[in-house]
Amino acid sequence: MAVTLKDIALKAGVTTATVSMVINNKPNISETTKKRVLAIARELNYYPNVIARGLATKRNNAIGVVVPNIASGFIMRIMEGIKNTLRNANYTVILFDTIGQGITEYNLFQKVVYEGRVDGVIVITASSSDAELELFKKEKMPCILVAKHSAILDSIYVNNRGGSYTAVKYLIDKGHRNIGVVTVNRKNLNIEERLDGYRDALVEKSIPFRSELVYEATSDSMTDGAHLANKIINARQSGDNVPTAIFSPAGDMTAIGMIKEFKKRGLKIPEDIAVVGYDDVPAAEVVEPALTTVRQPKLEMGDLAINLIIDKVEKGDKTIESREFAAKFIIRESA
Amino acid sequence: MAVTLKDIALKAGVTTATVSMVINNKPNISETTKKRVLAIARELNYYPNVIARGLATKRNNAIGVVVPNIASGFIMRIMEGIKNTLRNANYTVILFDTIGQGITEYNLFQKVVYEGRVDGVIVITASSSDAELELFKKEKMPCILVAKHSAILDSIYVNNRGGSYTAVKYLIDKGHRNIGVVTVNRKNLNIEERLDGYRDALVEKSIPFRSELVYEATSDSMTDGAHLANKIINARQSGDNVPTAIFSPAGDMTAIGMIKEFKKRGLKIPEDIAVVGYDDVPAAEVVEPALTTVRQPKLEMGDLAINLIIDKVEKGDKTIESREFAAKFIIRESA
DNA sequence: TTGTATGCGTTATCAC
DNA sequence: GTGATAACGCATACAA
Repeated sequence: MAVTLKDIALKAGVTTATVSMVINNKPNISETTKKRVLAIARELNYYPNVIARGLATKRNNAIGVVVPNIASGFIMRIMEGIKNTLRNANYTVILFDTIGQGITEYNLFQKVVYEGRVDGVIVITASSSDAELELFKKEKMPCILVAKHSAILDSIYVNNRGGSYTAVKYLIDKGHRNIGVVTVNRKNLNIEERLDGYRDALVEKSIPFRSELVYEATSDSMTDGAHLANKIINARQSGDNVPTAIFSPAGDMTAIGMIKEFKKRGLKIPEDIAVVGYDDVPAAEVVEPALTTVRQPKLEMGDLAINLIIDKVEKGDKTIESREFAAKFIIRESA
Repeated sequence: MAVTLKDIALKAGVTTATVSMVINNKPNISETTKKRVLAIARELNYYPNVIARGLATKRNNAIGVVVPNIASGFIMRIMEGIKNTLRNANYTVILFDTIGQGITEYNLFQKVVYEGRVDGVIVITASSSDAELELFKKEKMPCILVAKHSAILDSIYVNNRGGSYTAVKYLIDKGHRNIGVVTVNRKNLNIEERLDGYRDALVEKSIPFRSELVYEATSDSMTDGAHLANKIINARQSGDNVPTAIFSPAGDMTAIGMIKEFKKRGLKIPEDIAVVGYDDVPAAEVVEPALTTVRQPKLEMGDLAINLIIDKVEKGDKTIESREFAAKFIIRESA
C-alpha cells in the first residue's frame, strides 16, 4: 500500500492539510513541525500521488506529444530534443499517436484535449488543417504546432522552401539545367513547400519547369529510389529530357537507392548525374559517394518546443508566436 | 469548461451515479434512460476525465515505458512494436527516461512506481541490477523487463550469446582463425553475453582466445570504427596477430566505420578482411559491401511486451514468465 | 431501476 | 501556525 498524506499526518500528530502545506513548501508553518513532518515523510518514503494532486489542482505536470506515427527518424530526433531539455522541469511527457488505433488525427486531438491527462501539447504534424487544430484553441489547451506555420496557434517550423531553393540553386550554379525532382505522396512531409523551393530556384535562373522531370516515389525507400533510377536511365537512353542532377525532397533513402542503382548501371556520381537528398539520415554519410542533403534542425526544434509549451502552461501566455528555423544545406560528395 | 457527469445528469434529470453506470455499460439500467443519457452525452461531447476516474478506480489505463535513453534505434523499434499492437486496447503509454534529469535509474523506478501514474511498466534496460528491479516486485507494480533475463520479474530477451556464436562460427567456417572482436563500454548493451558467444565459437573449434584481438570502442560510431581500423592495419604491418576478420558486437556503425577505413587504406572486404556487425541498422544495407550482421527481433519484442503487461494488469497474473527470442544472422556481403 | 452517500489522495478556503 | 471542511470528477456499495 502506498503511503499517503494521511499516514504522515497520523504519525506526526497533525492534519493532512498541514502535511500538504509542508510538502508544498507553503509559508506560515513553524520550523519545528516542518522538520518533524519532513522527517517522517522521508522515513516513510512518501511520494505524492500525482493523480490525486492533478484532480485537486487541475494541473498534471504532463505534456502531451501528439504525432501521426512515432516510427519516424524525424519525430524521434525532435523527441530527443524535447526530452533533453526537459531537465529539471518536473514534467512527464505522454506520447499520443494514431498508429494502429484506427482513429483519425482529429479523434486523437479530441482524446488528448478532453481526457484531461495533460496540461499542454506539442503537436508534430504537417497534415492537419487549421480547422482541426482550432480545437486546441477553442478548448484553451496550450499547444505548440511543430512542422508548419499556423496563424491560429504557436508554431515552430523549418523554412523548407528555402532549404530546397538553396539545394537546387547549388545544382544550377554547378551548371545543371535539367534537374529532376522526386516527390512522394505523404501529406505530413510538407512536400509542396519543398517543391516550391525547387521552382523558385528555377525561376530565378529563368529555367523552365518541366513536368517530365518530376518523378513520384510511393515512399522514402531504397527500392523506390532504385525503381526511379532505372526509369531515368531508360529515359536517358531514349534521348530527350535527360536529367543531369536529381533532387529528392522525398527523402534521403530514395536518393541513396538512386545512387546505388545509378552506380550499378555504370553511371558515375556526381560526374554523370548529381544527387541531392533531404533529411540527413545517418546512412547519408555512409553511402558512397556520401550524400549531399538538406538537414532540419530537429534537436533545436524539440528544445524550443518544450520550453515554449512549459512557458505557456505556467505563465498562461496567450500571445501567438511562431518561430522559423533555417534548413541547413550539407554539402558532401554526391553533388 | 469541460463537460462532466454532473452536466449530463442535470440535463437528463437523473443523478451522476446513473450516468456513470450508463457510461460504463453496467447492467440493470432501463433502455429508455440509457438511450436518453447516451444521447445527451454525445450531444454535449462528453469525455470521461481519466484523472478522476483513475483516482476512483485506482486504474489509470496507462502503461509506463521506462528506458535509460530514448535516443536509440533499438529502443525506438521496440516502442514501435509496442505502439503498433496497442491497437484497440485503450491504453496510453507514458515514456520515462533518465535523460538530462540528473537522476539514477533507480530514482526513476521510484518515481514511476510511487507517483501512481501508470498501472504497469515495461522496463527496457540491461544495466539495472536485480536488487534495483526488486522494487517493482516489492510494490506489486506489474512489470516486464525487456533486454535481459530476470529471475524475479517477467522478462523478454534475445539470445545474444547464441547470435554472436552463430556469427563467429560462420567466420570460422569460412576459414578465419584470427578473429578480432570489438567491445564497447556500455552496460546496457549486454556486451558480456555477446563476448561469451564469441568465446563459445572459439572453444568449439579449439581456437585459443587471445586478448590482443579484443579492441575497445568508446561508442558505437563510425569515427571509433575508423580509429580501430587504423590500429588494426598498423598491427598488420608489424606482422603478428593479424586478424583476418572482425566481429563488432559493439554495433553496426563501428563496423561500418571500419569497412570504410579499411577500403580507404586499400584493403578489400571481405577478401583481405571480413567484417560482421551487430544490430542491423538501416545503414548496414547502404554501406559497400553491404554489412553482414546480427539482428534482434525488436518489433516482435515490443509486441509481446505490451501484450504481456496488459494481461498482467488486467488479469492480475502473478506467474513469472520469461521468453527468449533468437537473434537472426543476416548474411550480406562483408563476410 | 435509480438515488444517496461515501471515498479515492490531494489542495484550498476558511476559521480558530 | 494549524485544524476542520469542502471540493476536484468519478465509481460503487447500499438503500429505496
